[in-house]
Amino acid sequence: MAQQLTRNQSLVLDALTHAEGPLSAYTILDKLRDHGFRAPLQVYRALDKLLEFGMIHRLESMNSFVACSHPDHHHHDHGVTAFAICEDCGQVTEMHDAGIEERLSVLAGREHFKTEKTTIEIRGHCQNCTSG
Amino acid sequence: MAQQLTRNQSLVLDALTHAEGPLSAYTILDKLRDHGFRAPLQVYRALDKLLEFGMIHRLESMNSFVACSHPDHHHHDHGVTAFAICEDCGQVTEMHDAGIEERLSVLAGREHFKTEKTTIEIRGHCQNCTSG
DNA sequence: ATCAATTGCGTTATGCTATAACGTGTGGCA
DNA sequence: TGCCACACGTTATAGCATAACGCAATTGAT
Repeated sequence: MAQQLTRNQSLVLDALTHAEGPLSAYTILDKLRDHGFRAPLQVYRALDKLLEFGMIHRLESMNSFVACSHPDHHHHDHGVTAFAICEDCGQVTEMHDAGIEERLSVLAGREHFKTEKTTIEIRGHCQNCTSG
Repeated sequence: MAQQLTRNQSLVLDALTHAEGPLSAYTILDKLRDHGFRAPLQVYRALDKLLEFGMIHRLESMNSFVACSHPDHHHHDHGVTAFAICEDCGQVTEMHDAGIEERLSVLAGREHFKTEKTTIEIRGHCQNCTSG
């Protein structure tokens, strides 16, 4: 069941998995130069596939990428994802909530809008950075 | 009460108000060349102010901007905004829903996360483009 | 009135993000 | 064997955003 990844895809996924927070494509490129990466497209192509497989997420509000925090059940098993992004430490928390999905579904339905992909990103400050 | 805009800010706001859909900063620049605009910063500086005034919104998922559809009550009077973005015709619908705000508030609270700004963008197909 | 602080403006240069377009190599398979 | 699909590598280019500089106009306190 687990998707068989190519070498480039594995390298990019590893970089994201081991990172503290989200990484931009060019940051990934720099991290992988020692492994033979030389051009942005090598990263973007791998990212596209990993997104397709549901193994990583793209954070639209900061043009960067994170490994999915539910590595067990890939493939878009989980519905809408909301991200809490700390502007101080960069930490990203992945959240799921049926209530939100329900409300979004109602909103879209009211407009007769056919949803393909939903982005929810909350910018703010995480517990650690607030308590200090 | 209405914010007094500078010439550049007015021009940018007009461009967005009269546009069919969202515009990128560089598209705005091109539209305003006849009015003396020559550099991206002229656009970005105006956009920053208009965002600050709550007169326009930034669509993170497409790096572009739209005029707020509630021009009456500026200044962030309305809470969280969700955008339905049609991938066929580019039309953007602005939506508000207390239920979503409530759920997001609960989610954030559960993580002890202090929310500064929330982005909700739904990509898909609008009624017109679906029915055809 | 004047000085200082703020704000907007214009320009040049630069950096970051993403994709187009081309060709190569490999593995599966009729 | 010939075809197809796919991943890959490379070069070039397009699209998005900001840094850093200096000037001009405004405000507002003294």
